This record gives sequence, structure tokens and C-alpha cells, in this order.
Amino acid sequence: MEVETGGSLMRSGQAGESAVDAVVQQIRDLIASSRLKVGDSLPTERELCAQFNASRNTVREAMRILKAYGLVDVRPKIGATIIDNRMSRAFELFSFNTMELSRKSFSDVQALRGLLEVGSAEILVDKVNRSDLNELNDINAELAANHDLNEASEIDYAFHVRLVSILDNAAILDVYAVMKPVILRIMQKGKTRRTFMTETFSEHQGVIDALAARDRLAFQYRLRTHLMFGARHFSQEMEATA
Amino acid sequence: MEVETGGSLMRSGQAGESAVDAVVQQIRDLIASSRLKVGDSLPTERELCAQFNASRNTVREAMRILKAYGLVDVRPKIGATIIDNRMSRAFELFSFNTMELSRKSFSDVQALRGLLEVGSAEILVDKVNRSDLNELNDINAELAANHDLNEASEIDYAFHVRLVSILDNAAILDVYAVMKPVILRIMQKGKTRRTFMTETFSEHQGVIDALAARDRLAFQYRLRTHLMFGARHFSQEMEATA
DNA sequence: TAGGTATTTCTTGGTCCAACAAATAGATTG
DNA sequence: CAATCTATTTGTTGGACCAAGAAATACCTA
Repeated sequence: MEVETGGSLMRSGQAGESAVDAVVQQIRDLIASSRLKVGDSLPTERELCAQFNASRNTVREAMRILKAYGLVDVRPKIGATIIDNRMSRAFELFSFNTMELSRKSFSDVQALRGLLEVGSAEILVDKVNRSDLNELNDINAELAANHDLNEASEIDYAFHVRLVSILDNAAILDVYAVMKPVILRIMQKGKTRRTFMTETFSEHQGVIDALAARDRLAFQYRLRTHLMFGARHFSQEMEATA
Repeated sequence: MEVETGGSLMRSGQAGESAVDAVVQQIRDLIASSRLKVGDSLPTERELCAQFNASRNTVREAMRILKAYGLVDVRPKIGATIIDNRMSRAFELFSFNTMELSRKSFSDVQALRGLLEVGSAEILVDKVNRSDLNELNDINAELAANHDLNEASEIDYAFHVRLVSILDNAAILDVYAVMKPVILRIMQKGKTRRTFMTETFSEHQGVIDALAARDRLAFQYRLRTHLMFGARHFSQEMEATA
């Protein structure tokens, strides 16, 4: 078994701990000892240099690690603030080697979308507000404009992301970010049919209307139908090319 | 809507892309275009500097990111070799005990689990077979044995994964794999209460029974209750420490 | 004079450069 | 074959400058 070398998450003071890893550990300790929470600020880079007797480049490399792990957000002039994007990072890491574009992946992703979008109807009709509806309308209006296949798919995707964003659930948004490539492929497949764009537009419109009326059943029916049509087109396409 | 700033995994050439992010992307492109595989070596830092017209610090910060993501392993004199530790990195993300997972992360994940597990009731009672039930029973029986907190949480997690595995949906299983560290933490929190293990056992048993009887409503009710209890314990815990 | 606006200053992260230290693969030498 | 030497490569440091933006200041108008 390969021993974990160069690990920046190295536990307590290892022998061959590099200066950068030491600074990472010290910043972690600082966060813990100072009881820093999400939203709090870290000292400036130069202050950290002085505090840890490290050069600025070393501190910066340590910060890069913390940024990569989704623990801090660094902005010029603002400084480093503590965040917790670890879930997003985990999904991003995972997205590299998962979700290959097999037929089963497509149907699995569609099923997952169905569970999330249709299943959250109750919460959606409860939480949806005026600006949500406005933005959904805007996105859908954009869909009606002339776009090529890829642009239209992006807009279609944006519509569904905006829909689930009403839930205010970061985990679900992360899931959608991971599935994005697959979802786009599904949509592109479906859009090869000529009438697709107008169909999508009117189906989306029906979803929005049901949402505006806070009609859960209509919302579920229309959204489920919408998703199933996409799946059906896709199946036909796949069978034709298989 | 908040735009993803400072993201080192930023997709194709954004406007405000930093030099480091650009190098990260270029190195990834290099790996892809050169068909480099695990075990192959990257050019030296200085060669990358020349190739990308970037300073050595910039290249090094880019390397730190790639290291943090488990994509390369850098050793003095050896240079950078391509590895694939992304999966283990994803899990290590949550080994930062210095900072507690944010409360919202917990509730988001619980809500997502609810949508998936409770929402798929109809499919579950339809697809479940004898061996599914047997294995769920076996896992739950294991839960009744004496285990420490971590072991019990692992078993609890395995139960729910086995449950959704009935759906035969790889995308959902991937989602559970990524969320595993968070789910485990949720369960560990809940298990601080003394009676938790027996409660979990009987609640699981009720879920299995409903599933065996193909009673969708009972299944949903019991599973929802089960998940909500976990959430409630967690909320109490969080409020106590807040 | 008061209030708002334009300007200036100064802090801070982003990038680059040059140098040296430490480690070590590969060549050299005994 | 083994010890040693050398050259290369990463690790670290200190310094410098830039651009962006926040804070302080000066200015202008009503």
C-alpha cells in the first residue's frame, strides 16, 4: 500500500512535514482555537507570514490548498473568509470519473431528476415566490429565441436548475452540477426533433403556470410528462443508433 | 445569483480567470491531449513555466491545486507524476475536524435523502424482491449487535444504501457515495443518545416490514418518521452546542 | 454650512523574479 | 561493485511591482 506522501491533510507533526503543510496545519489550528465559523475572516497573508514565520509564497501555497478543499474563499482586497464548500468539491472530484455517457446513465439521471423535481413539488409550490416565477419566465422566454442546439440545451438546463434552486438546497444544486454534462446530452438528443424547442417552451410554460397557481398536482403532472417526453425521444434516438 | 468565484475547477476560459487557474486548465489539457495516464510524468516546473509563459510561483500554485485534488504526486527531483487519488481526497475533505460541518449542509443532505428514499417508495415496493429483504434484514440484525458509534453508523449507512440500491440506479448510488461522510456524521450525531441504536433498529424493521408487505403508504410514513427523528436529534445537538 | 461626490491614498491579493537549500537520480571514480 | 560526486529538480525565502478596491480625504454644490 502506497504510503500517503505529500499529503496536505497530513495529521499531526509528521517527520517530513513540509513548510507548506505546516502552515496548513497552523491555519487549521488557528481556525479551531479562535472558534472561527463560516463567514469569519482570516488574517491577511502578510499577517499569517509573520505569525507562522513563513514566506508569503509558502502561505499562499497553503491558502491554495485550503481553497482547493473549499474551506476558504479568497478575494483580492477582501482577504480570506471561511466557507464550507466541501460538499461541492467532493462532487466535483467525483464528477471526473463517474457518470460515463452510457444509455443506463441517461435513464438513471432522468430517474434521479424525476425524483428530485417531481418529488419536491410540495415544497416548491410552498416556497416559490414572485421573483422565482419571473426568472423562470425570463429563462423560458430566452428559450423561445433562436438558438443553436447547444445554447438551447444550456437554457433548458438553466431552467431546471432555477426550478430546483427554489428549494434552497446546496446539495441538490451540487448534484445538478455534476449531472450537467449528462443532462445536456439528454437535452441535445431530444432537440434533434424539429418541433422540440416549441414543445419544450410550452411544457415549461405549463410548469410555471402550475407553480404560479400553487397547484401541486398539475405541477407534478406537467413536469412528469415533460421529463418523460425527453426520455422517450432519447430512447428512440438511442435505439436508432444502437 | 452568486457567481462561482475563485473556482479552480472553473470550466472553459472565463473572463476573470486568474493566471493560476489558466495554468491548471492548461495542465489538464496537456494531460488530456498527450494521453497521459496514471504513472506518467509531467514536464518539470520550469518546462511548464516556459510552455505556458507563467512564472514558477504560478505554476507551483497550480500544482498545489492539482495535488490537493489528488491528480498529481510531486516529489523532489522526481517531478510530478500523474495519480488518481480523487476518491480518497473526496473523503478526506471531511476529515477536517477543526471545522464542524455547517448546519445547513446537514439539513440539505437530510432533505435530499428524504426526496430520494421516501420519494422512490412506489418504485421500491414494486421492484423489491426476496433477496433485497433478506439483505436488509441481515444488515439491520448486525445493527443490533454491540458496536461502537462509528461502526453502528457505518451499518446504518449501509442499510440506507442497500435500500436505494433496489432502484438499480447508479447515479443515485454515486450521490450516496459522495455524501457518505456527511451522512455518517449525521448518524454519529444522532447516536449520542443512549437509546438510539435500538430505536434505529426498530424503525428500520418497520421500514422492512412495510416494504415486504408492499405497503407504500406505511413505508413512506415510517421512513419519513425515521429520517425526521434523525434530523430532530441533530437539531437538538446543534442548538445545544451553538 | 451640510451633504454628497470625486479623488487620492493605502491596503491586499496576484504575479513575477532571483537566489539558495535540500534531496536525489545518474554519472564518475576508486 | 560500492562510495562519491555532480547536476538537476523541487522546496523555500525575500523582495518587488501591479491592479483592484476599500477607506480616507478633498472638493464642489446647494
